[in-house]
Amino acid sequence: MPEHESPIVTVDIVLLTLEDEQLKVTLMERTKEPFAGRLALPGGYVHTNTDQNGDDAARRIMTTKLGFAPSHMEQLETISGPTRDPRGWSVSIVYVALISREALASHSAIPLHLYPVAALPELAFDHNKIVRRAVERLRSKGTYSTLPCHLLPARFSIPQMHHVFELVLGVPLNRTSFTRKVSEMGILELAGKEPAAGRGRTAAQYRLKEEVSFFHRPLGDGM
Amino acid sequence: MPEHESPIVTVDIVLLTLEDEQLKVTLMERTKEPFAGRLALPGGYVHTNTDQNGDDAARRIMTTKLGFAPSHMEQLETISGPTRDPRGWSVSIVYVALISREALASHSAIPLHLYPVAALPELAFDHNKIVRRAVERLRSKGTYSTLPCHLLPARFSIPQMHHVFELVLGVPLNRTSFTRKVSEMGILELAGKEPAAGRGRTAAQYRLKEEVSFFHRPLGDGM
DNA sequence: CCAATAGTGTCTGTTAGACAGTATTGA
DNA sequence: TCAATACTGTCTAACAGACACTATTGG
Repeated sequence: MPEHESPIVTVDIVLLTLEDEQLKVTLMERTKEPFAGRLALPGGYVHTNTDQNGDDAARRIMTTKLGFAPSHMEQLETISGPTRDPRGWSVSIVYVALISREALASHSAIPLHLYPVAALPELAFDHNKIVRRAVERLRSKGTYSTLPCHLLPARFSIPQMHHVFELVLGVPLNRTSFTRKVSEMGILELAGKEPAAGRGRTAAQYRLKEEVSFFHRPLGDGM
Repeated sequence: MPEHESPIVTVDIVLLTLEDEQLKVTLMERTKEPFAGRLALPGGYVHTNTDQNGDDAARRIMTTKLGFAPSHMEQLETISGPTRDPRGWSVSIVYVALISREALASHSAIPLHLYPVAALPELAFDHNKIVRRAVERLRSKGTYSTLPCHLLPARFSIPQMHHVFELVLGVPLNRTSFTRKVSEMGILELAGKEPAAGRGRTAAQYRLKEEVSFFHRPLGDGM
């Protein structure tokens, strides 16, 4: 009865991490047409014979292509249209995944290629636009949630967290206010001590409380 | 090459409005299997021969099933899985649309059925869950954006806006602070005067400035 | 002891909440 | 003139920003 073909359905993953004080995204060189030889987001078809849902497909693709499942992953948006993929009318369910550079290095069996999101070459499909939107979302959520914490290792100090928020939001954040707010808000729990850092006093280590991942008021915006 | 069938791809629309001091959702009785006779969100297949993208499909479905395109519509999320639709592995791109009760009454050619979101019967597919998520999103965005304004007519007063935000967020909001913040924030522009209301002083009428639809800081949360 | 970084106390300016006052409308 | 609603001024409490001071570490 439907007078139309079924669309192609794929999942694409924007895996972000911090390296050299920059947000970077994981890209892979395409080995097949279309866009063979071009850099692209890791992605693949939804497998209706095995995947239980989109999240499941995203995890499978991460594991297959990157060698691990990320600590944090959430759906960004779904992009679709007749011309974005030369193979036909396509639907791409896009996920944003965040991971610390350390976890990425230790978990991944496959050597990954990271590119600064601020200076990307021309990517396959509409992947430049997708990366831009993912970064916008991260920045936007960074003003009222703990999302950027997933760019840090599981255990981290408040100064590290402060630094990551400044990098992600791209504005300086008042150190005193940040520390006070984060401490009083009860979103962190102590996780041992003594990381034996370099110079100066060693910072207390914390871990995100599982239940809480959102602030009541923004952290960014001139703080 | 893909060892899997293509999924079914549909669009579902959560059209919300305010009536009798309550958030209500537009539902339609299904005429066909599966779930014939059950209430469901308006929705339909993506038409790959005509639709230019998901938004376009959503607009087409709105126009066909409800008789008009909504003033505000945004993508909520995409839900998928092998069992949510008995016809097979399905992908549903969900949109949230907001409209004022007045605009709904005047624009819609088709008589619509509104149901309070707080007390829904058992709906077809996973539509109860979808409505719940749409309402969560509206509430959440209501704390830091002007999204709930789209439940008002294009021209509205600050007291009306205050009332809508209280209804959506479910908490009392300080009247003085709300008025002051909204006024000083420069998100509204005067739109004539004299609506000739009932009792008491008549309120000034405003319209949302097009460019700005987000606040820098939340409106809700104990304001 | 010194430099460097972490954490805290306190002052100040800004902003939200409370509340009372003024303004404008219909009855 | 009165009741009802819209708006505004002002006081106060809470909180963010600035900054200095203490604490802890390595050299």
